Amino acid sequence: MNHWERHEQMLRVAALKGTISLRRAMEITGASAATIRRDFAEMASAGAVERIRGGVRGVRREGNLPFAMRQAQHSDAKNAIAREAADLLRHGDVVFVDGGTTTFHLCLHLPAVPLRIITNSLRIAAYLADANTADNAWEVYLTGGLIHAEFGLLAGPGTLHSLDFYHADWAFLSVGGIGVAGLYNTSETVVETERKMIAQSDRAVVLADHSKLGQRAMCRIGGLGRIDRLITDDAPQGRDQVRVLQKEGLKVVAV
Amino acid sequence: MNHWERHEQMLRVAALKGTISLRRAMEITGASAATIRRDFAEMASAGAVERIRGGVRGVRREGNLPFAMRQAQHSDAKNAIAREAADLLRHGDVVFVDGGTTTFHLCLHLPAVPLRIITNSLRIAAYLADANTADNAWEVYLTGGLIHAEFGLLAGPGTLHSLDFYHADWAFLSVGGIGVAGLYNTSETVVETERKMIAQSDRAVVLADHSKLGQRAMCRIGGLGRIDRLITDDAPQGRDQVRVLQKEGLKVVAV
DNA sequence: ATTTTTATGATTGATTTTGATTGAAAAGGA
DNA sequence: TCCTTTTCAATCAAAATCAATCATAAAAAT
Repeated sequence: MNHWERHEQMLRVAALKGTISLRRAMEITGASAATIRRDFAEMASAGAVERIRGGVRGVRREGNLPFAMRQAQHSDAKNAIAREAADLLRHGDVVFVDGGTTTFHLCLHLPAVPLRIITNSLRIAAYLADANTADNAWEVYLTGGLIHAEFGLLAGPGTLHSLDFYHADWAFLSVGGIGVAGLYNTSETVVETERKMIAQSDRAVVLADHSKLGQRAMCRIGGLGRIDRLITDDAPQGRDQVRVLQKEGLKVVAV
Repeated sequence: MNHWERHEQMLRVAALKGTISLRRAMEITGASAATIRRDFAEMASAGAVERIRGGVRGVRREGNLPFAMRQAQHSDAKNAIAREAADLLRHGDVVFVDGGTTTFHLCLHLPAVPLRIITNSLRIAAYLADANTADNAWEVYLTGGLIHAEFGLLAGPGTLHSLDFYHADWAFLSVGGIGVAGLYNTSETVVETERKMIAQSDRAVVLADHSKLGQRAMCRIGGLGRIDRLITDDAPQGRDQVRVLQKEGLKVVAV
């Protein structure tokens, strides 16, 4: 693990927990105490954290949390995408919603018709269960599995087993990258979840803003064959990739 | 556990229960009395708590508590029961925790040893995932299923299917009633979940304060045969029932 | 291929924090 | 009231943490 990977990891924990201790940083990065101390000093002088004895404290700043931050980025595009996706839904549909920022936006735009929503995202579940008070239009289901608190979602074998129990009309996925080679995401366990959602649904819809087009990530979810459509935003930087994907036979909606 | 982690833990308990004793703080943090006293002095001079003999009193400030914790405040009986239950747990144990207020208290007293906790309670999951600060001692698993937002828990066929995937050393249950006729609870779906937890664990432990003794509710969970022990509080009103249950062969711990 | 630069890990001594011990003060019971 | 028990604050030795330094390994430049 190198310099910036360590910083990223440590800042992630610091943002989540408020602080990170030297010992904990050594555990998660595998680096020596001396190195961690230098990292702490760097991050502190960059103003990202505040040095305290035994570790560092995350600087409390608005939009500092990773999730909130990413949610703010491209949020106009994400909202447009989410609205377009929500338009697909009809009375009584059963929907898988993958954990992610774009899919979270989808939940903000869900139509007020009876829906069954199955998600592995704790944030989405919490939001929907809360937003759902009045007319009980939505039934919200959570998959089981191990809680990954830093990402706010469930993943792993328990999650896959849980998904086996369900079949949906739609699967809405947010991915790390999409191109002619297929769909990609960053985490092994998350990729497995998404694969299962695709397999267990009639139609899979990928939600991805233009920054994801043509990108790859560590893990491949699968090819484009089982994907019903891609919903993305209509940005100049993405148009080439959109054409390529359309030529490949994928239905692309650019909003 | 270092300086700020101790403070965080202690303030959490102080906010929840109103006070925290020196002894209890020593148990939670593993630090010596001298250190805890210094911590108390610091927190007091920072205005976070008020010093009282034998411990500190939390400064009452509304709205600084998560919803899940507010409901669980101030119940000596439940806390004593929870502490007794927590004492059963050993390094590496796998534990089912049923959703309920008494079982929520159990989670406040979990020992700082590696545990795997499987719960159908969203509140417990949220609390544990958040409280799991320093050493990642606990892996928290959630069952799947339909969200019952008003109770903050998951239930139904999806939950049962999810539970099929797991087997635990312990199941901790909070029930609506317990008597010679067996265990009772109010909701059909919850009862099914509890039945499954009993079936899928080596030992089932019932947590119930004296008000539940001899009571019944709409749904019967099952007989006492599969129950390893009952932990209850030692109130005069409950002693008759305790004797009856003991005569029936049930191990009863009254604290 | 060799040198230079950079990043890392180990070592050192100074500093801070912690844990045990002590005697004094406070609380509780006979 | 007196005595016992518990709690408290102060003190000191031990342990943990820190910043600085040095040596080594990897990466980059020559």
